[in-house]
Amino acid sequence: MSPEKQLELLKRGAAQIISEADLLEKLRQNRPLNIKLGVDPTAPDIHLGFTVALQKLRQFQDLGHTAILIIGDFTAMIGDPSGRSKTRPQLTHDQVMANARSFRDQAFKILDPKKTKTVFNGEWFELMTFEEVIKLNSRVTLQQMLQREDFAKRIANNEPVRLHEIQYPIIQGWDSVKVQADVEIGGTDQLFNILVGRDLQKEEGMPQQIVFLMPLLEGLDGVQKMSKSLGNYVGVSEAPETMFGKLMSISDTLMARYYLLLLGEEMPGGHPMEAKKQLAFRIVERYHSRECAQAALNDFNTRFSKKDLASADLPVISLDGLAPDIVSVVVAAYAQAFQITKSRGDARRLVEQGSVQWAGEKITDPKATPAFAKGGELKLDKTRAVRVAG
RNA sequence: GGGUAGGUACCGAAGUGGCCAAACGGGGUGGACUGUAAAUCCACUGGCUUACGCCUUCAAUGGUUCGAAUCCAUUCCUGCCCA
Repeated sequence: MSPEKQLELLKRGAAQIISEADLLEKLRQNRPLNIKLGVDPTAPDIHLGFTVALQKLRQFQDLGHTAILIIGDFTAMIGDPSGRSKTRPQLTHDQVMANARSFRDQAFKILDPKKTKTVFNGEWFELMTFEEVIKLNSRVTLQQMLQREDFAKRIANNEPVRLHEIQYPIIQGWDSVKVQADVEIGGTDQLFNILVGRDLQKEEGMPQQIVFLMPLLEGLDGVQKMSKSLGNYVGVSEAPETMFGKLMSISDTLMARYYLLLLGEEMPGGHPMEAKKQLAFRIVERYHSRECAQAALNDFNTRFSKKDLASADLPVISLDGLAPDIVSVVVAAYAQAFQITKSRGDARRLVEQGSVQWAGEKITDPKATPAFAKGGELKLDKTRAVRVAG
């Protein structure tokens, strides 16, 4: 494919490219470019937000370029305590490696393994001497670092910024030098870090990498960016029904964003709910299978559109050894079926407020001891219901 | 090192001896209405309890007091100013 055509394709969905002219120049060299994407294996799950960048990387692969997936095992072990006083738990090397493995498996749902080089940045950072670290630091000024928005903001808010945090851009930048990146992909929040990579490459007398920024995907709340810690994410390895359900709960405005960023197309007209089912279907299909997507859609229709719990496929709980009152059963249901710890107070509240239904009937008396017939359905809250073993 | 301001529940933030499990706002959850949408309205939001109430909490420890988030001492942590 001609360089111009490639650029045309790659530009689609990108938030910012620095610069297009330079990228075109590289594409014209007619060789596989090194496309870098850094990941931080602090959590083992990939969510849809990260797939935006991964999909772009895949596109580069399809055009014949080489994906370089950098696993930040070194940085993950240091632990980044950004975000006020909360110190992130420092991970052991074993945890990081386990996360990295699971990360790679998930990433390969999108990437082409044959055209992907995975590298760990511990490979070079663990070998650096303190002298080399100091030298590396001497190339960047404090003022440059402080220009970064989140540092500036934290300083303005009188929040601490620790010295090692301002090394992150340098660390990430040095990765670019080590892997000889031609292009680095990242979210728009990565602009600064990627630019540092350019600076360091220039100092090393290397060609500078292209900054390739993808928009940040908002999480399920529609406001903040999708992240694990905010709990507003959809993981690519979540169960089909969960994934489908989460996607169905998003707002219409957010749906338009998801169409654009995840499917790369405009939201179709017609009833918004149909469009949303389409979206949920296609995403489940992408990460599971067509059959799973169909099953999730059917399940959704049964449970929510037709409100027919009786024929829905629900997790099964056992009542053995439980007190017969509704509160105890609800607590046990959350624990057994969803691994959620509910206090008895919470469970009682759900009952009193009319959320809990047994066999289609609301039960609002916390002392109630309905006869739990085997095979019956117990609705817990908006999205969760269970079936009694039998 | 010196000075100074602080550390309250998921977050922000009031409270400065009893009326404090702790105002208010955000967030979250449930209900009504819906399309598991948005908007709106209502309720709930430390644990145990049907309830009376009991228990654990306001950085930590120790103390004063009939009684402490509030007063005192020590310690830990953070910001700001000076060096």
